[in-house]
Amino acid sequence: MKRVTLKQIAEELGLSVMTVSRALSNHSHVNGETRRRILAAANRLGYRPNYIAKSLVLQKTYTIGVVVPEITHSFFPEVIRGIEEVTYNAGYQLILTHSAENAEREKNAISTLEAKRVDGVLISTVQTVRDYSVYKELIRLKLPVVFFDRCVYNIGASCVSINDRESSQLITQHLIDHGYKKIAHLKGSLRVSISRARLAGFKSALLMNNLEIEDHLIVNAGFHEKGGYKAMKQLLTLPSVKRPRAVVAVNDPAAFGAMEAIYEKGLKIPEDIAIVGFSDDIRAPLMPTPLTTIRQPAYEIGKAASQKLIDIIEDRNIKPEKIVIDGDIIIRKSCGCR
Amino acid sequence: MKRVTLKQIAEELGLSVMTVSRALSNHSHVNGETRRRILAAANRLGYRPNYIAKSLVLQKTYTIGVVVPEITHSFFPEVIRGIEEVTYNAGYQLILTHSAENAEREKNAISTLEAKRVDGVLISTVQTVRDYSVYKELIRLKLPVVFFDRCVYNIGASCVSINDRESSQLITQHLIDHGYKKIAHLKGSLRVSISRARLAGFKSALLMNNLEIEDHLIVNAGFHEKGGYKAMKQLLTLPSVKRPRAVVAVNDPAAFGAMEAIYEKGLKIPEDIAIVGFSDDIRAPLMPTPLTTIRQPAYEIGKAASQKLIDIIEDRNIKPEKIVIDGDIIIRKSCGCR
DNA sequence: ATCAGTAATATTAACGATCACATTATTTTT
DNA sequence: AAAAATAATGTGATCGTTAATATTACTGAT
Repeated sequence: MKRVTLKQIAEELGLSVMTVSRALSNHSHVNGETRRRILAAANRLGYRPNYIAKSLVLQKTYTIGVVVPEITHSFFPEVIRGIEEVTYNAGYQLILTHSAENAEREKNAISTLEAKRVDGVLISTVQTVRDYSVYKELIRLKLPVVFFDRCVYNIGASCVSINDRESSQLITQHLIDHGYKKIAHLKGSLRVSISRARLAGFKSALLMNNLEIEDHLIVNAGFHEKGGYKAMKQLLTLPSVKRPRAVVAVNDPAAFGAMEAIYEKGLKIPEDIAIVGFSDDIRAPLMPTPLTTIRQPAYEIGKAASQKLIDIIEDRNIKPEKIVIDGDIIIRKSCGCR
Repeated sequence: MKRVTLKQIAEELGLSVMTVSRALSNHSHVNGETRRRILAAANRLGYRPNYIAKSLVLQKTYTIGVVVPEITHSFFPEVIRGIEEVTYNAGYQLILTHSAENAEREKNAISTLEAKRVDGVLISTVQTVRDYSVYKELIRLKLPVVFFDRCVYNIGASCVSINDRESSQLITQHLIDHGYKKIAHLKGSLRVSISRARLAGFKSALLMNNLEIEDHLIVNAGFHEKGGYKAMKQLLTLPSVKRPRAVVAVNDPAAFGAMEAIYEKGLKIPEDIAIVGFSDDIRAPLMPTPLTTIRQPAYEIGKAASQKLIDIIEDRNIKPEKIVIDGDIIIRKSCGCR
């Protein structure tokens, strides 16, 4: 039960604690023979270093806190894998916390991470953030912070996200290239930056092509199938001349919901209505009409965010920057291709 | 940068460190007015407790180590969500490590967790474990350990897994009830306990129904689509009288691969060959013929494992036990059901 | 033989908190 | 009024490690 300490090894060998410490952490100024004896004793007694004590004196934990709003959705696990890959190689551990999209819980998580004296924090915020004081406090304490995917700008932290605006513009342009003129957008909550960016990209694609932006074709869907279904249902109540011929959904689940509404109405995809999503959900290629979408390179986001964080922690590249990862357009059939 | 400590608050107010400590951790024997002053000062100075120091003196970190072989696959994220739910409510944090199915990396992860003095460890082992000494060492140190999904038995640790044998028997029985007599099994690596259990369940269902176990109908597929595809291809080279009329795959990906091989041969599912999987992959309901499978209640596994671990840590229910969670059979069409 | 220089090891303090016990002040009991 | 109990606060040691500095022992140069 009681763990072996340096002190015990020292007493066993009639040495001082310091010599044992030096020997085990490979410092110089230790006699070769003494070092051998110490290593042997450490091994024999089953010594395990105590990083808690080490952290206390060195003021460094080699631990990074991660705050995600969701774990189940396939995007975040993939990001975490990217984070893990980089941090593992740099010798850091991960404390994973899950806010469950709950601001209160996120706040708790962050203050626990602070109390555990993590060397840095990676955050993807909850959807309903209103109060930035928690994040600002971290910055004030000079605790390195990097946001990913769901960012908070202009508070002095770095942020890694995908190029939502450009990607959204790109995929909308793709529909326009197919000749569609009446295009609807199923938007997410505008409290979340990605929703705003995707909406902006959608609008700018229309503008660039001198197409009219019709407000009644921009409807709220949220991020889930149910919302997409409802939003599409609403669009389908329009008289058929006013109805959109193509739809840009804020993400794939919303698109799936919309597709269901379209089928229910007895319409065909893409013949009657074309649709594109965003996120390349694992189900996207398996839909009756496979969904054209934007793949978010989650693994790369995780890698970039954790790399930036470690750079800050190790004092290499401390100035806040906005890192943008390009999304890939994945062409399938729902847009009208092939 | 320099964080505020109890000592600073104490000096500020002309009190001793101990009084401040007591006031902030809600102990008795502190004057109401004094407590108020201390709280105010702590707040004003931006005091954040240092759990590292606390952990050192209390010999307790309120941290649990989790070792998973994979993060991307939807099963583990779901388990982690279950773990997180329980540990969050019990006031513990999670250090997540990822072995990437690599025994060396798993070993490193475990010894780092040990060094960080986690209060307990949850492990799902790598596929190729040969050396149990790492786990045995944990037990010897009396560090609470609970295995989940991929277990190591008979070394004195608890284990939470799904009832693989019974579930496999159940789903095989389901095929037998459809009247199939020639049933094949695509098995996984027998080094992994779940493969052995599923094979055993398959065999015992046949035995219970006096059906012959034909060795050439039990083929190696591994856990991925490619292996399933190859294995099925091999079965399909049999002359059609010797060919199986139904297939029990070790998991869903293997079943997907097999389904592809069946379609390629121009055969129909379930009319020509029925097939069932195991794991209820997110893609299972979306296949051209939706796949009948066993749902593994990942969230429940996570909850049960972490609950057991916390019980051990808090000395409530320390004796090792084998906890079995029932899998649910999810009936779709690939088995021949309507 | 003396001095400087280096190698090997020891000592002390510190990291930030808590525990057990000691002290002082205040209230209650008899 | 003295003794006992209780409340409020303080002291010193401790958790396991490392940094900085001190001591001791040995080597080689003059």
